Amino acid sequence: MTVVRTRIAPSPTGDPHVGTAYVALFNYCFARQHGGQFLLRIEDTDQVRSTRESEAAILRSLKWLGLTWDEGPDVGGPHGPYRQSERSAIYRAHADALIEKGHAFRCFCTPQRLDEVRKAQLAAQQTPGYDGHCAHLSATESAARAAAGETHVVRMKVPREGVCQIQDLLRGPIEIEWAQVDMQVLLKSDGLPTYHLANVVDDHLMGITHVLRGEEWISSAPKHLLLYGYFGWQAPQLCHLPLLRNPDKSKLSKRKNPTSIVYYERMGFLPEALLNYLGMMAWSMPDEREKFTLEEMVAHFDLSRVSLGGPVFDQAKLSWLNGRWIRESLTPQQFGERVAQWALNADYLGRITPLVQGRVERLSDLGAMTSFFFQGLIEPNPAELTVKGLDADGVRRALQWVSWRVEDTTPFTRDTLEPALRETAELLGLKTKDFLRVLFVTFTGKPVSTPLFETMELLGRDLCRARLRHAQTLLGLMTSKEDKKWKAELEAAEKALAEKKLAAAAAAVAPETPTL
RNA sequence: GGCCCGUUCGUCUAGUGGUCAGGACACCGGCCUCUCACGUCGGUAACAGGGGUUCAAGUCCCCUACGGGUCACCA
Repeated sequence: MTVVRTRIAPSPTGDPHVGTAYVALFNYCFARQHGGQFLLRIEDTDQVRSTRESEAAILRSLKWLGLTWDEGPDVGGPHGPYRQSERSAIYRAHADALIEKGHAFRCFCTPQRLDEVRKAQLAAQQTPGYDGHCAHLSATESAARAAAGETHVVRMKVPREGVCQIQDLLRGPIEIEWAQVDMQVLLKSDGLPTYHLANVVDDHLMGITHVLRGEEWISSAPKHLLLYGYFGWQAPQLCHLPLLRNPDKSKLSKRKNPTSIVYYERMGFLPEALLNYLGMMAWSMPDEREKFTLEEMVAHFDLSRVSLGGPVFDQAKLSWLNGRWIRESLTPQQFGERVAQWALNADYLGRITPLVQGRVERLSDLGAMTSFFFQGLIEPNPAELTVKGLDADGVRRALQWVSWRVEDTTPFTRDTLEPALRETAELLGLKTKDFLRVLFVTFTGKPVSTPLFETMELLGRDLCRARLRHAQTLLGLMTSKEDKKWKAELEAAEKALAEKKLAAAAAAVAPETPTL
């Protein structure tokens, strides 16, 4: 019997997500329990969205949780490189092999044509999908056009009839008609593979035997199985785990729930408690005990104990569990050490004290003046969440504009935040001072405190996001109608501001022109 | 909308044909106690609905409803 090998394959396109940790945990436990290996691979084939910062943050967060891998971009291994952006040649060769065998073809269609086709299909109430336009180009024409440098993608061929049967470790057989499967792009016009190609090639080359992944992948499983078949490889066992959910049951998302592992770290959750909580999402110990370590989970892990209903990620129960870990598993000394590690450390304190030195009269003023640096969510007085010159809805809209800025401002530093938020004030047609006041209240709970931009940087994006969202909740969360409306209004304001600046620049130049 | 997956207390779950449907979080009440928290005792609360199969269905099958996912040159 071959050794079990599993993997987690995060895409470095954002904050470290608890869902990634959840899937990683199950893959880790499954591999360990069978005496196998668990590896980490970075799926950074999306050149536009992938960043090294995100990759580093994801590795850091998974390690913080106590998850380790036998092979990965940081530790190496015999099947590297473990970063897909460094494996382009491999995918290209495999795509070529598929073209040669007639399982894939070059597609020279323009995005515009694809768009038109899709619209027509939608109008005719058909399932949108590639119409096969380039599938029957002759090999010589295809090769010639590619050689001439014409931009193209590579698509896989898909049977038009019959059904694909997927054997899911948890769900048994799942049948999907081939007619439902699109002729997926395998190689993008930038020469990099899509997930579907890269994932299959790498899982095979890296000897992955079992793929435990989110339920969201079920519908694309036929493509993957088909590719394994085209290559003549044995496919790994597939197992689709239920998705973590928001309280409203939708797929866990940043918009509705904190999803970043860093948020939980900054909120003061213990890594062992968070990991423990993720372990009780869709899974339970045979004896139903709720508190358990990673080692205990590995020892008792059993895929058949995974339940299929999507579990709601419940902050309240996580907090309760975290409390248990704090009071049951830490000595007083260890507790002190954890607190120090968390925020009472020289680094954090050393960045805070300079902000208050000029504002204190006695050292004892420190506590009250900096309390919000050591809190999770704060309770601002709703009566203070106002802006001079704006009505209630105006404030709500302003906070939402800020929320978009908080997401878009990268890196999240004093120097990037200041211009971004000053501009937001300008877009709102407000005096910076009047506008910023509500942000002081939002982030620190008080209308006056340490300098806003430095404070935001120190709190970090995750805590700022949470406090902002909390303030928005107090005032009434944005409706989806408002979402669209406010977004459009923001774009209009940005456009107007850009034009105004352009005009001002032109006016500044104009006087130079001779008036003879 | 097409296709696919799912459905036990509000939430996380136990349950694999015979249980008074159990536990936990949250909530409510009692006790403990210098306050609070912890702890402890107790309470409210669920098999989505309808058909089958069976001596017997939360457990098996079908239909309906509801929820979710997916339909990209993103993963």
